[in-house]
Amino acid sequence: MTSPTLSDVARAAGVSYATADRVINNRGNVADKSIAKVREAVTALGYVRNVAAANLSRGRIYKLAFLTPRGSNAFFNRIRQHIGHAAAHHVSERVTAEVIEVAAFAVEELQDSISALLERDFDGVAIVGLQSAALEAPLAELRAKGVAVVGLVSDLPHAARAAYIGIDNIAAGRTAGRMVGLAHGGQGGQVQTFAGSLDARDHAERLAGFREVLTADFPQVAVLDPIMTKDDAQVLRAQTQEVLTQQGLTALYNVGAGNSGLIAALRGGQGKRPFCVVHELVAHSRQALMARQIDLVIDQRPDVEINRAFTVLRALIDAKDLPPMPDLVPTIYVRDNLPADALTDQMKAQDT
Amino acid sequence: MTSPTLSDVARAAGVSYATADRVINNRGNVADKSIAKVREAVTALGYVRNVAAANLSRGRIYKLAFLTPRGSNAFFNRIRQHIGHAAAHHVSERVTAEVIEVAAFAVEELQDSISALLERDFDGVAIVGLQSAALEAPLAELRAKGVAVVGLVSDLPHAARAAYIGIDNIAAGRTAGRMVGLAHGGQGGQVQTFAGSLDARDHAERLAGFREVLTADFPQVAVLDPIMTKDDAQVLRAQTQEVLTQQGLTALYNVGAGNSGLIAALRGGQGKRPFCVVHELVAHSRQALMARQIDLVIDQRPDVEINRAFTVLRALIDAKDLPPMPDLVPTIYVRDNLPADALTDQMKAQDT
DNA sequence: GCAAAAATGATATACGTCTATCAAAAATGA
DNA sequence: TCATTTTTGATAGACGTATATCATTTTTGC
Repeated sequence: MTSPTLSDVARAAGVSYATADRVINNRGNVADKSIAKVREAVTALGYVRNVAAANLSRGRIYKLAFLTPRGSNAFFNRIRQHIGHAAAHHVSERVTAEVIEVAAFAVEELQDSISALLERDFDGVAIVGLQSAALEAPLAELRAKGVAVVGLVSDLPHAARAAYIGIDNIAAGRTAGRMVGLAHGGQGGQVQTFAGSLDARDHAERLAGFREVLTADFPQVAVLDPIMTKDDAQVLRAQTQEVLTQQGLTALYNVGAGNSGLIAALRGGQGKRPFCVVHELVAHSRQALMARQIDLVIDQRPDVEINRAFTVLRALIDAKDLPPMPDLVPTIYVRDNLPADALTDQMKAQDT
Repeated sequence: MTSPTLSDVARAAGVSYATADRVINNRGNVADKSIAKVREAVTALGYVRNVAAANLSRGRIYKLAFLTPRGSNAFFNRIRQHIGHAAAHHVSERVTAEVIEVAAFAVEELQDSISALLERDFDGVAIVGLQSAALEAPLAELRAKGVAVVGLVSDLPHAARAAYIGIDNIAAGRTAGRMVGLAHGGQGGQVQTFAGSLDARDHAERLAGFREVLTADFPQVAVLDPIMTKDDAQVLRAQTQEVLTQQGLTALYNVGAGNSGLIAALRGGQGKRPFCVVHELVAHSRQALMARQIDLVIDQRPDVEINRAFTVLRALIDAKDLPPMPDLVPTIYVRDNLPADALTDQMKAQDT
């Protein structure tokens, strides 16, 4: 019942171990005939290389890097923390992960950080990216060196990365739109939207998806133009307070960050409040959900994404195919299906 | 930069390799003083056992078994298929998984199957279980033999398993209730519920959760007593058709299976239909969502659960702690956040 | 202080792969 | 045919751990 080794394959193929090895690790200088014989034996015996033994022999250590935005944003805190946790549990598989912080949304600094990666010999890099063409050159260099590159949470230029691990933001916006539409129960209404900046691609995409659904399927619900907040909680608070005085407002949707401000404003209000949808489950959005200050959180489950980043990077580095993993989709949280996530609970409610 | 080996630890502790080994693998016959010295050296050097080398040396193969209900139920088909996929991708880590099918909901046969496992030397077993005390004895025997046992999708008696990998069905019902409530947009209404059988613990729990939320938070929405369907699509179809003729019905909720019948009945109807919520995303519920025949699917993501079962079983077998994994929660699907899941698409819409 | 028991050290083999080396055999070219 | 190149075979050491054996040292109980 013990699985066949490369020696077994060699014997079955009628060649020496050395030749079988040459084929398996395509070292060249092998006759086509021998290659064929070995390949046949491999499939006949169902040989699978013992990765443990291989890595042991190679003394391989997977060096990974995660480039994430700096700053005290609750969402990115959550991300960095989870990377640390996950990394700690990967040491036993000889995987090391280093978190490198970069100023948020600063193309130039990100560019520099990517170039700096060239000096360190990482095997794989996950980058919370920006879709700026300026990143293409340094990323191409990195990949030319054989480094596996994936976009995480926020995508990179498509050609510059091997994979994107994150949700489809149009779908996220559509989902929010669907929920807001449903919550009107066939009645009319007005939704006030908020966004950090429409230069941020994900914000624009979410808003577009949101509009799409409401326009098409819930025409009786009007979508007001977004208020720009720079993801600043102060701004959100002030704007929300003002907006709440309006008549006929039935829903609020913030595609960006700064939710602590929005929540603070809602906490102040009395009477029936509009239906509220925000993004990303962090300590304060969770609390607000429990306290019935908001109704819905659309989350991208960054922890799942990070776990996946580890898996995908390893697969890319070893050039093997990916294990079956379900698609990443925007997750809808209400107060009844919240994860008992220790991490989220521990996090202090900092600015978002 | 290379990580310390056990020899390094031994040297640092001032003991022989053999003694260090005795401590690490607690083989006994070691003086407390030596144990302490080795432990110190371990933390001082940050020694982590190289699992690859260890497993290589042991020639360890993890033999896992999955006990799942037999039959052509779409949900369980999906489960079995995913187990196969996942297993194929685990061979390179020397993990084998065997699917053993058992008649659905038959305590006695399940009991026999568990006893039969005793003869085969599995390292770990995941069981789609039943909460019957009759299972306690055979499970206890199994665990006494050192086999790791987890409940999957549907729990086992608590004392009889090391972990339960599945969602909280009360939470699932609450989530459905919340969504139905929200969809009424403050207006009143009547929800017709359907269940396979209230003997099935998960059905009862979902229904209870559903009622809880509507009673507490949406008192203007009345919950009608469940129609029993035996999870039979034929029954569901007939009952749904009848129910649809009633005046004032604003929502339908099926906690169990047999959705293809419910969907068929809805397809026939015209005009405004009630708000419809069902469980488990399979080919036909997905199609119905896309075709706007239903509004919401609450899914437990069995594929995620299965991946987790592999991870948890391995951790249990090796007696190491679990990697950080986000909680399993009931997932809400609308037509806008569906996964592009090849598996689901491929599945033929069979009976559920 | 002596015998018995407990603890330790030294060491060898095995796991399956990678990598390298050197000699031998086969194929190729002129 | 002979020299050259290509292909093959044989083999050995290394990776870090598990496991076993046997001899030696230390501790324990009386």
